[in-house]
Amino acid sequence: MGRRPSRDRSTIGDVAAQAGVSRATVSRVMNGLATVDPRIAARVRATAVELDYRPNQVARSLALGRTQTIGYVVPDLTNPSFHGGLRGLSRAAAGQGYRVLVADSAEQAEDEPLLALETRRRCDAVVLVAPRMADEELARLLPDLQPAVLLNRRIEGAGLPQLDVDWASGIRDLVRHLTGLGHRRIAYLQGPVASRSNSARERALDAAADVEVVKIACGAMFHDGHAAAGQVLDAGVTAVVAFNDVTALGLLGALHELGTDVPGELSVVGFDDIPFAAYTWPPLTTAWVPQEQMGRLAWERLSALLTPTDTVDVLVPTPPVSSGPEAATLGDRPTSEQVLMRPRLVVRGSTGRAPNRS
Amino acid sequence: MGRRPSRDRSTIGDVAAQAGVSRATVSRVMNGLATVDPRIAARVRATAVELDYRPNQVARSLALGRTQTIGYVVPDLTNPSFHGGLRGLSRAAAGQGYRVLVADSAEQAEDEPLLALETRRRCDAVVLVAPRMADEELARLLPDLQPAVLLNRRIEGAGLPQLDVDWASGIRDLVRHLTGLGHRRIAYLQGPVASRSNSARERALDAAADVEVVKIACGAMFHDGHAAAGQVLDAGVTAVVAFNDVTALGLLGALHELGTDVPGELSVVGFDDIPFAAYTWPPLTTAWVPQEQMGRLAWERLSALLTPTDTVDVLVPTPPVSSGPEAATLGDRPTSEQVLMRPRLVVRGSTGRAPNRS
DNA sequence: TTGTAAGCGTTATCAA
DNA sequence: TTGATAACGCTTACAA
Repeated sequence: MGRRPSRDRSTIGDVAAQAGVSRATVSRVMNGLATVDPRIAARVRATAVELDYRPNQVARSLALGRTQTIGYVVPDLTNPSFHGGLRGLSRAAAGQGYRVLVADSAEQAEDEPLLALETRRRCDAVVLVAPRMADEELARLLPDLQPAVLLNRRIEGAGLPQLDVDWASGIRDLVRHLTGLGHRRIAYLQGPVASRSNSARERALDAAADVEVVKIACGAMFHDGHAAAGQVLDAGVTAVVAFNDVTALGLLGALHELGTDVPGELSVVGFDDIPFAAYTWPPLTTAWVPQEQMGRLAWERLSALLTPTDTVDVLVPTPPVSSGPEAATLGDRPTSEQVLMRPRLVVRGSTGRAPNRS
Repeated sequence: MGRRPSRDRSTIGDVAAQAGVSRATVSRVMNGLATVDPRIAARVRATAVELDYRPNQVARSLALGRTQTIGYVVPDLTNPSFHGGLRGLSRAAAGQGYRVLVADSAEQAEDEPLLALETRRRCDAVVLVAPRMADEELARLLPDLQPAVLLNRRIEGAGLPQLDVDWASGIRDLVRHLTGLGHRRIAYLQGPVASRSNSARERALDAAADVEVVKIACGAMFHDGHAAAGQVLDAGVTAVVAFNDVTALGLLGALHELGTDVPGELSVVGFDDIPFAAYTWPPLTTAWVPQEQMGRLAWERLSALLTPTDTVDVLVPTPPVSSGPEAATLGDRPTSEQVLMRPRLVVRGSTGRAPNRS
């Protein structure tokens, strides 16, 4: 009587025996296959309820050859800039009965490859966010991860979809905004040294005209931005481009403590447009990145890879880069395309005209 | 009959054949069992590398009867207050080879039970964070979820570990801090109506002496706090207790926009002590909640439940129940104990003496 | 020390 | 429409 302890749940065999049918029939009923006599189906369903039967997902996965789970591997789930992608991915995947298994390497870049591999072995596919992994390591890893999508980064010759942000475009917009306000000497708070998107930002800054850029070593966390305030003030600049919103807000906090007027004395911009950026004081000028849309897109690519429409997935070389309005599709081979998402400048209160310096 | 996964991974059988041994031996080698001839072991390992063999985790899980995965079910991963628990849980679980599968119900409270069940079926256990689920529904759900741990909430008569926060104690500390500063009429920004921890906070406020409390309907997100600013100013109070840090910061943003001086005209406190809270202007006075420690604790309880009872005493001694300033234990049965974590008042710049009102 | 074989709980093929 | 039965890939008594 009563429910069986969870240690030994009833199996499809129990239901079959109790209902006086075969396991195959129970399976058909549970999966809604129409080829079952309605009266038998009803009886099976009743017994299933009676025995509190739930199909074992692991056994199911083994038999089906798929887990209905996809992995999202991320360096730090705490970072708000990764939330959008996860959200978009989860929502889209849920629509087709897929779950997302989040794996967080807790910023231990060195065990990211292993983490990704392990995650992959439990899932049907993987979305990899690995901003700091070395190119060679990434290239070595990716073949073993497929089907997979690379998010927020791209790499040449890795036959898989890559959804990247046009970091340079975002930086250019921000810098243009600042130069338009008369800023001629600005500081850049560098992200983690190994970060590819930081390199992309720096290259864009190096190419910027009409403005002198002072680079300051920083990081990706609140306290990094906070700690950089002194150097920023010493740099004799009128504006700061922070690696991302988080460091921008850390900096903003420190500037308040030091009594610096933002944007009166110093303008500050971030990158990402995390939700909080709109609620700080002053609200943060930044570059919005369509992460949620990218998460959705990641699912679409994955979904295509998981659906055995055509079996000829030979590794194809990555096509050349081009550009476009919001999203530009590069190349024509669906299994290895690069998509570049362009950020959008969001002007808020943390930027203003450059002060007159005497 | 199951079919081979899309990628033709080599199986244990392939390795066995190629190495000229049985699958059992390969299994033993892969699991580091010492009872294998070193030379054979070496040969097997070489073949495994050669064939690029990786054990199929799903098959392994089925055979072992465990997935080495535990689920973390949260209403909204975007909310920073859930990050600490996840972090503590992941770190602790990783130490014993367990992964955490995060499932986010995206605030759709109505499908939380189903989500939790589905997650549980893919995992060996579950940590449930469900602040808004009705008691009856929760009571109905929990038996089917075991082994499980309830986080940030407790419920009577549910034979499982419950790690809760002493919300009332946190509120009392905050209120005492405010009354100590001369505040006699304060506003409370209510959390989601269904939230149990909101009810706990309200009860503590109702019981507070020396202070009049004006309750204002709000929510749990930035924009909720932001939108409540008007009502707060109309309420004729000198201080505000927000449901959590997120709403407190939303409110702070709005107050800045409206030119209200914090804490000169109005003091503001939050709850949780999310990382942001230290970097706003003014930095937020709040009640720190030891979420990371709670995550670790959740793992310890789960770990005990997952380890066969008879070996627990020998192999994994259950950590002594902590009591005292930080944690107080209610109840005595190890599988159903309630642990209450006490928040700690963190005084920062957002609170000050009540203004003189004439 | 190694191998044989029986599971683990499903699904899918194929014959009845 | 239904039921045997053979997978799925791995682990683990039990034998040898």
